[in-house]
Amino acid sequence: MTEIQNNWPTGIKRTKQRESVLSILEEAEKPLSAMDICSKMGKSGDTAWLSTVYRILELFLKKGIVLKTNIMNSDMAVYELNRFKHKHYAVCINCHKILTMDNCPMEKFIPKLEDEDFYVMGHNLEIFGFCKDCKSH
Amino acid sequence: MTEIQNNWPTGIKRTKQRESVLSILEEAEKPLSAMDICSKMGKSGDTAWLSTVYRILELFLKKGIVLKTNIMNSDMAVYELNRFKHKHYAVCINCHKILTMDNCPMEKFIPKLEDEDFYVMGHNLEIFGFCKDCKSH
DNA sequence: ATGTAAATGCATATTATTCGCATCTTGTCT
DNA sequence: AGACAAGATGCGAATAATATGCATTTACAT
Repeated sequence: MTEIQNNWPTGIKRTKQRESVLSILEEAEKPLSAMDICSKMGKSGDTAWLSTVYRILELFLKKGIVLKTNIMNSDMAVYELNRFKHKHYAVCINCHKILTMDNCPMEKFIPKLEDEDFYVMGHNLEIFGFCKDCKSH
Repeated sequence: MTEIQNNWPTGIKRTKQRESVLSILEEAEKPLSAMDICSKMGKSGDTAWLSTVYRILELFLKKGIVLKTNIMNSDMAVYELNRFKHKHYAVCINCHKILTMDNCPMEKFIPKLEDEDFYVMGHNLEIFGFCKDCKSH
């Protein structure tokens, strides 16, 4: 029995599919697309229709449980658990490898914005370029 | 005769449609979607098929003339002229108003990343929250 | 245990974006 | 200037991600 199953978010009906999506996101080390999640579910025995996964992700998004991003403006959104700590990614233009950045350059910047008539709820930052392996073309 | 028409980018065949897309982007104060551009073309007399606009934007993107972004993970990409100076946006969650940020918090941060086996080509930063008018719900 | 509101399975719709191909333009070479 | 080749556009149709509708099933409060 995982921690998730003990701390089920309040106000959300508990179903096999939702538990499964949540634990897949828990274990993921990088953001996953709806289809990624769907196929991972297939492997672990539980299955869910793709549209159901979308509906679950939409719910989780509204509840603030997951974050949705469009990495490198690809045509597919990816989702990750909202761990309530900053995490940003550096994406390699060539091999699409995703590196995680540990510190956030925004921390000192955001408060300044607050003075300027904008109440900041969050931000996305994406760095793109070439990773170590792809540096030399 | 506008400045654009005098400084046409090299290596790109000059057509009515391309000139039109470029001057619409020149005059735009915020990023535009392909459809936005298409309808603006209709108004100014020139017209172009939507697929043509997409093809033009794709070309401009490859040539580094425009930047493509997905604001607030909407399902529609928006394009803006690459003015070769940093510009980031703060997007209001409620009314989707877009505020332009003049300074970039990344400037001091990026060189640090360079040391860490990643060659940075560029970045996207998006701040979301509530603007002045929407602050009080 | 039962009833009800809500979730899922499944198929089908929607929407942004891309592709194919015939026709038309642009820029080049003479 | 005229003609040609490379490439651009018009237009329609294809693709792919995501959303929706509805009948059936499930979770949970009573």
